[in-house]
Amino acid sequence: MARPRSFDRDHVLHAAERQFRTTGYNGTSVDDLSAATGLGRGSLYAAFDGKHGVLLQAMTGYFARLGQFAPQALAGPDEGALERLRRYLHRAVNGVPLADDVPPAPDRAAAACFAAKMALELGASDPEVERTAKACFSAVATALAECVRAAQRNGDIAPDADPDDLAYLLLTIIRGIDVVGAAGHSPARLTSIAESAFALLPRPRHR
Amino acid sequence: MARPRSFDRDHVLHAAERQFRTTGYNGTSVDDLSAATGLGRGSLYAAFDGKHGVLLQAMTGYFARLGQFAPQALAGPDEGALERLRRYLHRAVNGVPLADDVPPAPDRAAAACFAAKMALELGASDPEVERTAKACFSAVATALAECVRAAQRNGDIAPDADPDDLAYLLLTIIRGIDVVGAAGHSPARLTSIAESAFALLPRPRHR
DNA sequence: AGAGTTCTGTACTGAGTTGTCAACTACGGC
DNA sequence: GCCGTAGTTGACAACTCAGTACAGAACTCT
Repeated sequence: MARPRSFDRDHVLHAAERQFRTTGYNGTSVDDLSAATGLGRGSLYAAFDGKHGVLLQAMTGYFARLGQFAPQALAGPDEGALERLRRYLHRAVNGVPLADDVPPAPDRAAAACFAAKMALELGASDPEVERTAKACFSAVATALAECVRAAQRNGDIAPDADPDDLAYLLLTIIRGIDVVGAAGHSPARLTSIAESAFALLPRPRHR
Repeated sequence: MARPRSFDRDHVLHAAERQFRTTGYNGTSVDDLSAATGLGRGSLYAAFDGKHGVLLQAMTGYFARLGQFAPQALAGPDEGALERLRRYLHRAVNGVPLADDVPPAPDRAAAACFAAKMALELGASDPEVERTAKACFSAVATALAECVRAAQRNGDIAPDADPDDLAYLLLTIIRGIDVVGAAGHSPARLTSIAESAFALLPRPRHR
């Protein structure tokens, strides 16, 4: 018995995420957010509790998407596990897309992982941001570890390698590619890094 | 025949760097800089051309320190090259120190590489920052590659590995450790990542 | 010791920022 | 068709910020 919302919550959070990823948190004003989302100032405060609220909810949405995407991209039959790891590594070269159907931003610094950007910018001064970012990373690491185990079952990765350690190393490399890319290194260089990382995965002895 | 400066330029730039690394560029006001450096507003503008000038010169100083430190930490006799690589990897766990004699900031997000933080925050919107960050990374990669070559000469790394590719991979891992650390993962986790990375270096066949 | 030049710090300005508020609008039940 | 509820809007006030200008202080060379 009241007026319904005239905007789509997820659509607004996507637009906000894109803005935050492009100009950073402190580099984004509420007016910028308002322009990016099409919502008025008041609505932003009423629905999301202002700039900081928008950030937290956008990050939560990002976490939810990641928690769905990573396992989906990495799960599957044991035979394809190694190839899925390779593809996931190479996916980092082009950055983390905003949504499944939206290509990553053209400029590389804005294409970096949302959680990583915010963690590095707001870091210790914002425990909630830090916690969400950590959760994002853990989710990806878990999915990677599962895929490593699958590859081990298929005999593509050395059985004595610790899947969790390897997963965190892969996560680190992926996030590192983001950073090196943001500093302006060429896609060719990033591809070469991803390829080197893949080549170094511990294979079973001989064949 | 005029009044000399009453401050030490490098000291001021160090203080500014610490401030930028702690609160980010857009999160730092000129007043913050003034308080951190002890300089008045006027002096900051006269000597460094304002906030942006301070940033660029602080980054240049960082680059100079890195260009000196990395080769120094990685150069040496061929026998110790592999161990030097191991140490350099593990150094990333505690973050990048502000100066040789100053320990890294206690909070992990502020301990991350200055160039990486600024590149990710200002990224594409500031070509000069991007260029300096890229230069920092290239300098480290070059030093790493030299050390890899030394390790190869000593038979500790597979001779068919491309030293440049390996160097960039190591750089990526080091920067990735920064990011994973900034998200709040424990030093133990970071150490484990560094150890895994080292263990995966391509060794010569057999022994 | 004096004069000139450079450094230093504070006060000021205009632009931009955040968070709030009151009026307005639209929709669903009665 | 009216009314209450909740969403929306634009404007407003307080504040912060970057950058400038000016006046005073300090030092060196003569």
